[in-house]
Amino acid sequence: MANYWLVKSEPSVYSIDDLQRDGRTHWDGVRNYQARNIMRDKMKKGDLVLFYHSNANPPGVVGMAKVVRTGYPDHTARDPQSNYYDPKSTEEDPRWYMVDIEFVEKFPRLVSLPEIKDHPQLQEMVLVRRSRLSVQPVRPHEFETIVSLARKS
DNA sequence: GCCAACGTTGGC
DNA sequence: GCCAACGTTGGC
Repeated sequence: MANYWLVKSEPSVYSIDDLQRDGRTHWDGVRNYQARNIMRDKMKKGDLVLFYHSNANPPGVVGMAKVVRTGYPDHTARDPQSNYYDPKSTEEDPRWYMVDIEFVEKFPRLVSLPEIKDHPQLQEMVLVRRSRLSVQPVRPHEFETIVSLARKS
């Protein structure tokens, strides 16, 4: 049974169009323990991921991706040149993890945060309840609701 | 650019 | 282990 997730990215840093162009990417740079635990322990190959644009106008869900590699050490934590460098990360104890995701689709329509907040079926979403987590679980009915909103013209 | 929410750090 | 200070996220 596949799980569902939502990942956030600022489109000025890495957008759904970047993912479409690249086809596949490492989801690096996550420096929050709860998000790390999800990537290290919970995300499985084939899990579907909603791709969310934060700090955007308007913010919202813009597409879908798929997990193609389970958690492994985030090498950017050990690269002093990287913005995501963390001197406390070592080879024995990498501290930070990432997964690889693959582009699935860009939705024909953005499902905006206000729309999500107004939708009766989506009130319990982590996105609504606790806005700051950048990798978060999504319930199956929430996933389906958002995808159907995204395909509705 | 402001600022609320909330996560992390570090002194004690 | 508490908690104040500080840093970051992300909506607006």
